[in-house]
Amino acid sequence: MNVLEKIVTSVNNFSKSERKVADVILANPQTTIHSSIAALAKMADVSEPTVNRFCRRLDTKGFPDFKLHLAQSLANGTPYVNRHVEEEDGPEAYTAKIFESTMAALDTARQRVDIPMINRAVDVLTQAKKISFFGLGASASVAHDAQNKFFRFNVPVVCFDDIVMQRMSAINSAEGDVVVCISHTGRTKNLCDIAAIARENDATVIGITAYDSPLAKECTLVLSLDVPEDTDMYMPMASRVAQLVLIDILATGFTLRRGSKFRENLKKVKDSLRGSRFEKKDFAS
Amino acid sequence: MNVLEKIVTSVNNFSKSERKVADVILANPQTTIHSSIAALAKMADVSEPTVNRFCRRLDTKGFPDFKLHLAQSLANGTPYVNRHVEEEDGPEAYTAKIFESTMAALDTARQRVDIPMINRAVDVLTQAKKISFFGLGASASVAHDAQNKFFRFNVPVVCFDDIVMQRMSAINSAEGDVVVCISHTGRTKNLCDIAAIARENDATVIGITAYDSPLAKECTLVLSLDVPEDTDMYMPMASRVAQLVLIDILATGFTLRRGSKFRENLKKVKDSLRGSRFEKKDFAS
DNA sequence: GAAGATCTTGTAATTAAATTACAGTTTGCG
DNA sequence: CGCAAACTGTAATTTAATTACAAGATCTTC
Repeated sequence: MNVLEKIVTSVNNFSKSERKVADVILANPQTTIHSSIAALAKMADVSEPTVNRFCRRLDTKGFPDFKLHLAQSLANGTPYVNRHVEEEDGPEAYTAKIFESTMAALDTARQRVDIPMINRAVDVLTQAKKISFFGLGASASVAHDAQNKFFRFNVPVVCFDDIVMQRMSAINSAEGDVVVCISHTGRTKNLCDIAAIARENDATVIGITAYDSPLAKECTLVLSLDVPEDTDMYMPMASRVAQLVLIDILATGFTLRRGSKFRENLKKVKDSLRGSRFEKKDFAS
Repeated sequence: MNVLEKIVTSVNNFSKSERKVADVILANPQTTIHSSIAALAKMADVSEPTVNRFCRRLDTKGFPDFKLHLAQSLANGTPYVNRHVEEEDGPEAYTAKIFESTMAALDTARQRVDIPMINRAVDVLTQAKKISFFGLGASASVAHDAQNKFFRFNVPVVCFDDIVMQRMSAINSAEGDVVVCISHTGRTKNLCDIAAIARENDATVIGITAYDSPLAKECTLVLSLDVPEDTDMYMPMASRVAQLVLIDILATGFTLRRGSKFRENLKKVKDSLRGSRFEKKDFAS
């Protein structure tokens, strides 16, 4: 774990003097890494050995080692903060902020994602007779993307962003079919219904949605992402990117599971597109 | 600049002994940050002052300061490397790799993105009479997503993933209309045609595509992302995520440009969805 | 509520690490 | 070939960090 986070979480285990040290470090982390133990001790108004003990308590070898860890946390943490776009931001500012907060979201997603669950989802998908991707609104494009990916695997895959079609498809599903329902909040009533119907018809339902949501309750298997979304803008941004990456992961797991022979198929699909494209050499000449 | 990169680039300015030091550090950077100057000097088979001089040459205050910089470079670099998925990777491995390489791609995209061009694109979009998003294959889902976003702004927006519809729409476009063509490679013939047709009909054409591609040539304005794509898998993954983030940026720029009054509209759109959802409180009870 | 025990904190001594000063050696150039 | 500049190492010095120990605070138990 990040040293900075560690300081914050274990603030209760500190003694009075150690807390003084923690406060000073948290207030000026950048200064800390360029200070000597004496300077820091003075700033925190404690003795040098106290600072040293503080470092040891955080499982570092001593002050120099602590500074190293702190420097790494700082390097990692700085570009990852979830910064909000402000009214007066110029193009540089909001561009940087959106990139950074998306990256931050992916980072948290990476840390929180349930890998055994991904593995189970891949299991289920590889054995599916038919795969259906359902999403509404912003999640519809994620469903489309998933269809596009899995279509290349030469497995029966469908995708609907229309409630009626989704409903019909769900009713017609059978054992061995896999239905993937995508919704960030997991509170879209229609999609919950679809999941329930699919399950009643013995399909396996994978939910890419918030853990503990109504939709999650209807699913056989839930892949939760738990990305902190910037709700100020009223648009799902980072969450949907995380969903796409999750689709990438499932697709990758799928190909790996199917083995190398199967992957030749992918190349065939790609080659088949060639006719509709300008070749690189054509264009260069 | 990153210290590690700095070592690599300035390797020619080093003396013989200093190069020995550089080699050892580059070979075991992680070990270096936990070594004393004496240990490192021994490893490189040079004297301690030589190591110190080496550090100074890299614009650091001395060995401890150098270690700090190195630690930061390492922290920044490690999660950002573009790691390829291997045949024998398990779920943890490929999940981590895909997250990391996606983040790495976003990072390069962030660095390379042309901000004045984004600003011009936002200009054009805010003044558009009608906005059309066109994409084919994997880029179609990006176009859908863009439609979903801009639709909330209460501006006329359409999206087609069908060549015929795209063509008709392009033919019917007029001055003041904006057509956004999305393609990672920029070599899809059909889409190039669409761009050309739209331009002939006085529409402004924004290309979200590779700089220097056939499609780019047909556009009024090109937003290039230049994300290094892992072509081994034959699937656009990171590039498409970067495209989505770019859409987010354009949408954000759009709302900011329109001002706060306009943003109340967004809230209205969001509130209108409420009826179709389970409320949080409903579910909790 | 007081005595013992434990935990916390600081002072001073020690040790370890890094830096500087200086001198010997090598290398390049006229 | 010889001078000068740059490179490198040894040894001394300085600086920083750690340890050992003792004094003080806090907590427990009778």
